[in-house]
Amino acid sequence: MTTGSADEGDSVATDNVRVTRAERQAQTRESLIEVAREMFLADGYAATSLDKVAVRAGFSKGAVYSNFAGKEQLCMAVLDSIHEEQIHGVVTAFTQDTDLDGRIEAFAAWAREGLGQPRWTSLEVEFGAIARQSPYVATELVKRHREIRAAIAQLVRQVTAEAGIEDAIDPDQAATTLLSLGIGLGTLRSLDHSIDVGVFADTMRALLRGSPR
Amino acid sequence: MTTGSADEGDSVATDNVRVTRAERQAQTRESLIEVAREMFLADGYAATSLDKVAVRAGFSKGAVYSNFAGKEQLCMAVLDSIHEEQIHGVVTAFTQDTDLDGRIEAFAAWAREGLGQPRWTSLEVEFGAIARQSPYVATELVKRHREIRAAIAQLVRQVTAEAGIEDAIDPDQAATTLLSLGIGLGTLRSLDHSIDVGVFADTMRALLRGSPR
DNA sequence: ACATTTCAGATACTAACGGTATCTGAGTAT
DNA sequence: ATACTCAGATACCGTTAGTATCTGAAATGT
Repeated sequence: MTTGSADEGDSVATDNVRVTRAERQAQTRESLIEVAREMFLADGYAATSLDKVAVRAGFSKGAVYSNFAGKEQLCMAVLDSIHEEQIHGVVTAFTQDTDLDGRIEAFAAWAREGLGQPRWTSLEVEFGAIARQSPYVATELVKRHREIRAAIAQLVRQVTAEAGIEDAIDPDQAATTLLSLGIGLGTLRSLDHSIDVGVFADTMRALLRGSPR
Repeated sequence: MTTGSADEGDSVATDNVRVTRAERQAQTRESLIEVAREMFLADGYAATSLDKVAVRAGFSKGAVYSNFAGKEQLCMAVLDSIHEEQIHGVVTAFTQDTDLDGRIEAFAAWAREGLGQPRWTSLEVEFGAIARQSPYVATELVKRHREIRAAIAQLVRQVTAEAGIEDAIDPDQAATTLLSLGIGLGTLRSLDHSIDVGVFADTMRALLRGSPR
């Protein structure tokens, strides 16, 4: 705004300790996301207040509203940061080994870890319930879920192709099944620690190879 | 109700408009559950205020707290009323027909209906997120989930036995898989109506018979 | 160099919520 | 008839997300 005259010049070459305003704000934003992530995962969405997040990050609530449109947008940023790690985990699990069994085993190990402490699923799903009230959450969440499903389907396609089992199952259906199963297992597991997560890898095996067990 | 002395006698035979206090309260309680059920399903747990529930049922908030210990207990009563119908639906789906394929088809139809408008799953799962903060919700929900899993496992056992496929799969694992899949599919479906619910019945078929499709 | 503008973050406030304390009056028992 | 009980109403409290306003240091113009 107000870019009236030719001021682009230079004059900004001082890259010492004095960080620019944008950099400071980016730092603040990251701090807030980091703290919010911890608190959302620990206590859930509803039970985490913006005020406490801000104070624990060393700011006031004003900082939150100056960096995010509201609680929903903050949580969406948190979920994005989580998804990034999650996707990285799955991809490395499936690229570490070239053998199908090895890949499934690596995936099973990842699932055991990811679903074993499933605060993440719980948050994801509690937040998802807000979509009924918030068009923003609805559209953004749908967008992300479709991306994730597409990624899983692609992974299934690739794995089955490399393993030579072309006609195993429709990759899109497999993706829906796996994602649903992951969400459901994580949800159950967050309530009842005695739930057996092994069925996840078993189902994946069944889908990829044709027969459960 | 304070059955201290020998009043059982008769004296209460006037079954006219004059209802006892306990009956009126029971009516109030049912009204509240009914209205709360509609509103919880329509808007979700967090977005439904006790005040609005009470007013829409023709009472004030005091009526709620005089019939339930709090919002959590009201929602638990709502969930129980939903579970009752849900279980009835599954059982009839599986007892209507004696043929395995017919049973699975009936179940698939039920699932299509139940998960097609999955506000229920969404509520279930949003409410489940509260368990982290509330020991009451945690224990009560775990209790119910275990009952449901046991019922599903029993159903699987029965169906596989009658169909003569004894060694298909561990019924308990199948129950966990099916319940998880149902929860996950319902959750996804509540956000994204384009999700294909058919994979639910497909997976059930696969689990019961051994091969997906 | 100094004056002016900008805006990240702090502060002060509001409305709505779940929950508690208290009150009231019709129903019950004596 | 009188006293008691208790389902439900009313009034209140603490906390929350969100809004409006303010402030002071960084950015900019001359």
